[in-house]
Amino acid sequence: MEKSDTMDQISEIKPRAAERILGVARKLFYLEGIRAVGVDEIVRQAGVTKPSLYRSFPSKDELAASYLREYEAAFWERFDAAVEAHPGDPRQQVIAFLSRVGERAVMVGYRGCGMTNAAVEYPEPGHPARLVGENNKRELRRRLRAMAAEMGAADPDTLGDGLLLLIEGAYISGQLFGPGGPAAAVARNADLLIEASLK
Amino acid sequence: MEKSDTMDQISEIKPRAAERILGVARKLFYLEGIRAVGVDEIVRQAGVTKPSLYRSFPSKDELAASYLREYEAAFWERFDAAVEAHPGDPRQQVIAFLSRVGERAVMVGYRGCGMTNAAVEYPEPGHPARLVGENNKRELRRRLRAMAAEMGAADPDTLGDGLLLLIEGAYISGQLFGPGGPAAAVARNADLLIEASLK
DNA sequence: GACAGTACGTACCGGTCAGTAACATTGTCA
DNA sequence: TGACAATGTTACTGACCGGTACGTACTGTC
Repeated sequence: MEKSDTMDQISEIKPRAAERILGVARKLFYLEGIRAVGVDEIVRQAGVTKPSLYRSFPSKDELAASYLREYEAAFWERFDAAVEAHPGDPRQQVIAFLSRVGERAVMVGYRGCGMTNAAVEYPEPGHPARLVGENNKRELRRRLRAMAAEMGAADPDTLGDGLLLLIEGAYISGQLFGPGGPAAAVARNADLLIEASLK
Repeated sequence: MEKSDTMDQISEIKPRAAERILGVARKLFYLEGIRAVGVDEIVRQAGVTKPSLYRSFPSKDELAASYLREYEAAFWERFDAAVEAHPGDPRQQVIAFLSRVGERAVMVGYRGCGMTNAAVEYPEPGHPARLVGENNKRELRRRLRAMAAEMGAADPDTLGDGLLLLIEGAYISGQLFGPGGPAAAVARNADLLIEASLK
């Protein structure tokens, strides 16, 4: 990622400082919460200074939004991996995805979905951090409903929404209960729900 | 609630200031989040002064915990009302409770479960605000599993946990999507899940 | 070697955070 | 009237908040 020789790549010429800042922000924002972490702590751990942060990010809120956009990209990678593992079989796609969610959600130190958490922290409509989560959840809902229809559910919208509720419940329960929590049962319950929802 | 004549009631001699403070704290903490609200704003809206707050509550964290204990009491009132409305019929008890959750969760300005939100805001183990939520969820899980067993579920623990996931999902989705969100389908999905889980 | 542009640091801003000390005032009951 | 508890008033602390004006060191180009 050196500063390319012929300047042929338009964007993504992130200087080192910005990358370090975003890396530290990702870790701290996810683990401790966005409001709980000050920019001073971020720049300290990143080994840079505050002006460096504000040269790359217009505000703390936008830094949080950047973190969440990265988070969302990683989310869709995991989701698509489950989809591609079971081509043409939406039921197995959903179960595969939820199995992994359930596994991760009962690991020690699990902190739920970064986007969900951010929306809880910032209820104010239009907040840049909140918007990332809202858009992600809306798209996820759309896809789950589509997959439910593909499965042949009697009421695809209801099933898709039910699956979304289970997923969000796993995110939250995972960080509330820790190991041994109800999130471990998310895939099993999703399977039961799907079974009961087919025509 | 006058200052009783013979001083026969030990506790609950809350002076007016503390009540007003707690009332404002409940509103602001729930709607905007605990970290987002400063003690100055609370005392301002309560029409009292900061020393009055700190005479009744040892810290902001403890004020938040007090708000959550009140919140939890109201929660169990709603839960028990659903239980008492359908004596001996745990399935209808659960559905009744979730129907009300689903209704509330799609109202404008809905902000989810105060205890869940607080746990998201304070991931640090042992935080007084977090403890209230953790205990509440643990007890709720216990009761849901017991009700699932009473229903005659093939795997009561799985069904109880599934119901808990749906509930938490409704809390979160309610504040993420607002009206028209997936939380409206929580009771329907719970009913399907129960149906699929009976022996 | 002069220059330009970039990447970064030093030092600081006003404001707000939770929390407190010291003292004055009010209301209530005996 | 006197005692006491509840509350208000004022002013303050030190730490931290997000954010910025300004100076400097490095790098490549001609």
